[in-house]
Amino acid sequence: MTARQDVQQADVPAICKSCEARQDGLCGAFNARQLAVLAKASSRHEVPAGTELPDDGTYSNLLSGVVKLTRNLSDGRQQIVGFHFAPDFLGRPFEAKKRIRAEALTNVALCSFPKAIIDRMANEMPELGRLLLKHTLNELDEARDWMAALGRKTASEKVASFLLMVARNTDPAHHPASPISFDLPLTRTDIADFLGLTIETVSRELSRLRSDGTIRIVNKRQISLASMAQLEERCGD
Amino acid sequence: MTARQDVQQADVPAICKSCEARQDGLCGAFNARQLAVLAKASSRHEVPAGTELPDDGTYSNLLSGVVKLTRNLSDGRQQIVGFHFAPDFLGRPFEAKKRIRAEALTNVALCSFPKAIIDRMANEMPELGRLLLKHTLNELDEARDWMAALGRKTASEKVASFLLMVARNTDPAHHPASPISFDLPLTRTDIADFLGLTIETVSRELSRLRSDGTIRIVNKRQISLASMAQLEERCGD
DNA sequence: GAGTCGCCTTGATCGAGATCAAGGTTTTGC
DNA sequence: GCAAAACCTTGATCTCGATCAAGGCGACTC
Repeated sequence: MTARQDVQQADVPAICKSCEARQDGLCGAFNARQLAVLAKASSRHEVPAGTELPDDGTYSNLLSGVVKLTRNLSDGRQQIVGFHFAPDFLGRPFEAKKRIRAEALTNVALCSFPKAIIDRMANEMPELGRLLLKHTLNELDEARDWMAALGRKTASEKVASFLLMVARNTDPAHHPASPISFDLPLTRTDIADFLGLTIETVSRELSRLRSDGTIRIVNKRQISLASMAQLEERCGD
Repeated sequence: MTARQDVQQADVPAICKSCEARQDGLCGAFNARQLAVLAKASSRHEVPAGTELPDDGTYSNLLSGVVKLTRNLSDGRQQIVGFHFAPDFLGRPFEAKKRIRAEALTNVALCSFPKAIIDRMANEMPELGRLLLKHTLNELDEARDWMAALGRKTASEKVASFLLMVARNTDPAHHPASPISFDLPLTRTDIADFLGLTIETVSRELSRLRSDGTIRIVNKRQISLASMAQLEERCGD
């Protein structure tokens, strides 16, 4: 990986070192000239956990950390409607009708680009538009999966599905039959707000999965699984 | 409107008469030459209620009728994850990971185009790509609104929100304070599968809204409202 | 190291919505 | 027009997950 980073640095101008090294987010779609333009306009940010990410019209590659998207009802009830894990691409090309807040769940590193530059490039570069569309369609698929979970799964199926989602995002290439452990980047309140449950129910279902032997709870935030396949059986789909 | 239709027919070659007259779906984005190409490749279909719309790689303008999108869990539990009302644009540019079925709820009229033609045009026409992206982002916003409803609203808020959604799609320009009546294009089972409830609960909540005086139930499928504003108060958001 | 605060767990009880059950109404087919 | 089927409503009861309540466990502060 260090070798690859060196090659990248020799081949193309820097956007920001982390972006470039990992070809994060959209960066893989650009040629050397475009990367040079982006490099000048980009800026790197470190954002501490708990910060709201303002919708200031910029686009960003999420280099590390986890971001939650929330929708609130008028009386304060909250629903988490999505997560972004590194190396997702953040930002919205057009205005949203309803307000969705984005907040850093963990410390987050971003590489940001002004909207105008990306939009201009998208106009002269159909490949970029297709990539944005593909990203958005994936988000739509995920949202619909969670609609099915919210509407039709039991509490324990919801919790199992959630753990599986985090595990998959932690290590997308992980073999389903082998053990894995990972940190939950969320409080019980966040998990509840995502699954449409209360914190007590989340806690009880986690305890039940532990006494089942399906999961081990190391440290409140750290979970380890004998296998993802075992959880998949409890997901209902 | 008839006047406008005449102008359109004089200006540009026909895609199919209905598309053209209403500038449905994506047709408003094309110039005369492109419309001519599309016209040759397009075909009009009438699909009876209850038919599954196969994901055959074509794109379609939905000229009339309502389409539901469903996700099923392994044991048959069903969640409706979205609707398409005329004049939506149907079709998916890339492969979906999980299977979502599309089914006509009412009789449906479609104007279909081969995928290859649209994809080629999207490559040489950034405007079209942006339009597709915009459509997809709207779908994403809607999906997230329903996530919030599924996760955090009570049964009566869900039913009120649903009625409001149908009312708005029936007549998008309707004044919120004036009376409106519309047909529900769904059975109670479909409503329940959309709201994550049982048919009995849907039926009871509709009865309650009727005895409240918020709605009138004319004919099981036909609802009339004194005002949309009254329902909005019961939506929770 | 005592006290406070934030977060989590567990138990007891409650209630919204599910399930079970019966009957009514509309549609369909002959 | 009648019978059957599909769909809808309403009532009785049950259950899953919410709510209420108490206490545990770390992480800070002083």
